[in-house]
Amino acid sequence: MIKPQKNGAGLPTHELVYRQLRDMVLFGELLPGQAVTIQGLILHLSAGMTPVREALRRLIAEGALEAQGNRRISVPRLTRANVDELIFARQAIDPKLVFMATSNITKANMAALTAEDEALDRAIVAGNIPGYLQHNYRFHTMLYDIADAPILRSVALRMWLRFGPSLRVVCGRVGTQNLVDEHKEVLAAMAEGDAERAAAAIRADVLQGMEQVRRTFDVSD
Amino acid sequence: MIKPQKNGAGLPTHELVYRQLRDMVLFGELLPGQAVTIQGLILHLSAGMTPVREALRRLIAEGALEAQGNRRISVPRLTRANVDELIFARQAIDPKLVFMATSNITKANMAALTAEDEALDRAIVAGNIPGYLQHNYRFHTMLYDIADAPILRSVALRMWLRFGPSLRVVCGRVGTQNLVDEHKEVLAAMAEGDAERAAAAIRADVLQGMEQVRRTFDVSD
DNA sequence: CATTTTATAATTTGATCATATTTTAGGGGT
DNA sequence: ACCCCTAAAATATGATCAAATTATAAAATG
Repeated sequence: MIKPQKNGAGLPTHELVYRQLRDMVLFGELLPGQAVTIQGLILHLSAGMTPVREALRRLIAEGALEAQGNRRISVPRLTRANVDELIFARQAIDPKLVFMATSNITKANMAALTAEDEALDRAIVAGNIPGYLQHNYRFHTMLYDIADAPILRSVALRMWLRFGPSLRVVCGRVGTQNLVDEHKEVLAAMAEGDAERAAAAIRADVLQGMEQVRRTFDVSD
Repeated sequence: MIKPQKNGAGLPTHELVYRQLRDMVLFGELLPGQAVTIQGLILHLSAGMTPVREALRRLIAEGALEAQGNRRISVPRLTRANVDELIFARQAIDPKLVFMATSNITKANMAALTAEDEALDRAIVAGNIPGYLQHNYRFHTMLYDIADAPILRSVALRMWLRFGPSLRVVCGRVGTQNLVDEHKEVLAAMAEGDAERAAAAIRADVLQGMEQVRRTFDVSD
């Protein structure tokens, strides 16, 4: 007699495991270099073997985790060169997505974006690092969704999975007070329908955030 | 007594299954819209269920396959908007990779690139479509490898997985005779160490190839 | 004699398979 | 058209085999 599956939500187990692990990578519960074992996840998430394996293959393909070759899996450690690649890719993709999003903006999603940015501000003054990470992520991914460009969106999301753990480290060092964002300028430009200006503003925001990551590398290494 | 696995090569089964399926997507054995079933692959590749599932999750994460939601998996059908996204992404990424590759060029890999391009030419005059697809892919991926930028490389490879099946369709319609490439110009510029010119040449090549894909869409849809 | 190196055993972890359960699609029947 | 029923395909589990790391002991070197 084998126990049936039937998890709480209507989603398959491999999807649930994927989302939990992805959030752990994005919001800093897993640090760069940390090992991830299949057995550990089976115990910790009380899931079966196959769904855990599927979720891991997916996360490895997305760059959130790394197969070390000897059957071991870990959270990737970014090199200085990797950070440069991420800066280039985000500078190329993010402005395009915001440019496209400006054409599709509605009252409803403009209100949602504003609300998210205000929650972000509150997290900053409160020194709430997980809150900062989550609201910042949500703000950017909402822009990606509005752009309605699934391929470019998937590229941008992959980049977030790559620098997520390092961003957590950066915030831990510099604190939320020293983090600035150009989101107000992005929202103002989008409200006017000025796609060019919105794209330029998000480029500045991306560059500012990524340079912070790069700076942290220069001191540590 | 259960039979052990021990596949021929030293690679795990899920990796072998992944590579076979990836090549089927890239070189046109699977057409856009075609359904892919787990059971079918188990029979066709004589592999177990878990490795097949892992390979599929990976290919879905890479955009080579698509989960339709109702537990079905198929080869994605590109929309006109998707093609525009791919054109933008490749124009942004490929020239950067070639620019970087120019700094790392050696006699050995320059010779390998030239040999690959000559094999490509032979496939064109012979009207050998699978040969054209494979050598063209190899030429570009060699450039990615030389650039030594793993993140940008992974983004570029993902784009190939997206338009692979459609490229196969395009070649079937226009024939290899009408395909042009700017590879000679790329190689000449790289040999001189002129990274700027090499990047411009690859941009022209990418644009030319992608426009062909776009054009085919305009007649069919 | 202490320390490092090497070889071997034990334990942990990963990879694969066979089977049970659940869900979806498709085919009569009303 | 709608609804039940059947068949097939997908999902999830536990068991089993293989491989790798760690721990342990032996040997060699200084």
